[in-house]
Amino acid sequence: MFTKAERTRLFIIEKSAPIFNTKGYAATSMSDILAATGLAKGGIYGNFKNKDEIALEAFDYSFNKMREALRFIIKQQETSAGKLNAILDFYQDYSIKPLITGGCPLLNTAIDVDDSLPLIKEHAAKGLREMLATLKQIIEQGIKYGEFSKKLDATGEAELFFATIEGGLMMSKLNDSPAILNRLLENMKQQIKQRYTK
Amino acid sequence: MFTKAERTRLFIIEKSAPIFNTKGYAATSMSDILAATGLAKGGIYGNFKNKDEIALEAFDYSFNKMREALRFIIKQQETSAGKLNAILDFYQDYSIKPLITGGCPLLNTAIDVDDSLPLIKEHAAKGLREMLATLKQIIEQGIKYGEFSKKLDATGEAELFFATIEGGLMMSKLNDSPAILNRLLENMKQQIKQRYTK
DNA sequence: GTAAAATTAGACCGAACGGTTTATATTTGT
DNA sequence: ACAAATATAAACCGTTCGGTCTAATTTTAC
Repeated sequence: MFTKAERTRLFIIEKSAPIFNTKGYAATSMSDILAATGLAKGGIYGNFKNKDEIALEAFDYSFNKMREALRFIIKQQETSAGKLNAILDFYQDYSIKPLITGGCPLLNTAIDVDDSLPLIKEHAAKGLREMLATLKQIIEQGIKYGEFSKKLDATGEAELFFATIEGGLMMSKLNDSPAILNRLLENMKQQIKQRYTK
Repeated sequence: MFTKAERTRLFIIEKSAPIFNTKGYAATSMSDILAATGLAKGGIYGNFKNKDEIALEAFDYSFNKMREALRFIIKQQETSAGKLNAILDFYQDYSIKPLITGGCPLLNTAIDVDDSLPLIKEHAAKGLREMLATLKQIIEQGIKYGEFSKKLDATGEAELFFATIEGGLMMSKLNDSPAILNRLLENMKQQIKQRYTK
């Protein structure tokens, strides 16, 4: 069972995460968080020591939600190609239908935080490493079991895979249209079918 | 000849652009700009009506600098493959040696501005369209003159090309290492050599 | 039921925010 | 040389910022 304080903490994070993910750290004010939660200042500051702590936990919350969603769809597939395609499907229309309002927390945080928020940046960097490691492992499995070519560079392909998604997200968001992202996802699928296997 | 006011405007933009590109719109304060320029408030507000106007012109300045740098290196090359490779070379180590301090203004602005700064967003969106159009045209030329395969989808490849660069920039910046970006650039070069021609 | 925990409401703090004004001084261009 | 343009210095404006505090109230957990 959760204590009241724990429940309130989670509630605050749930309400804050989409705001930070949309507006960024500097543009998100405590009064935004008060309004979104409907709590009084005491209710917030009784559970968090400051804005930084909320922002950090909000990132962790958002990233964790992404991680779990991806983990779920990955384990549904048996083959490596199946897993990669499922990930690409996950990002279909993501720029207009994101899991967390505001888009990809990793991309947003990477650009939002400069070196003035080193802790949040480190959490995001760790998230990126984890993401790339997961993709790499899927590709290595594919190579190991003869699904993909032995010549394939797992590290490089994982990086290309994720760069394409994140770059596509940025472009589609800026362009207010999921078309670019969706074309890129389709392009990647073709490459998995053709380039990965030969 | 430039009037004094015009020179001062340019001076203010030159000093402000790297700050906006590093910290983002909300985190950049007028006092940051005062400090960077060494001017008094009157010197700033006599030349710009508000912070928004400076931010907008700072983006235009930064993007224009990128545009001209790329235009220069593109026209140095005769072949389409040469042009694309030259662009990739331009981004080598870009995460640690950017043309404008803070990284790619297009990427930074796309993520920094939500819908609360529609004018800046529109300028960035226009910049993106221009960038993609340039890449598309290079690829189409390559197809036209038999350098690249007729099966190549110029629009899709232009998008993939730029998504890779921008995604790579984000990852390298977050990871405090140009390695990921540089590997992606090398990967793209290989793809141009192999996939574009067959 | 009751003591402890949590939350409210709002006053309050100093600092920083973007921006204006004014009177003075300096540059500029001719 | 001189008038116009430009910039300084600093006071000032109202607002918002993140954050603290207190006294009263509500909710929780046993």
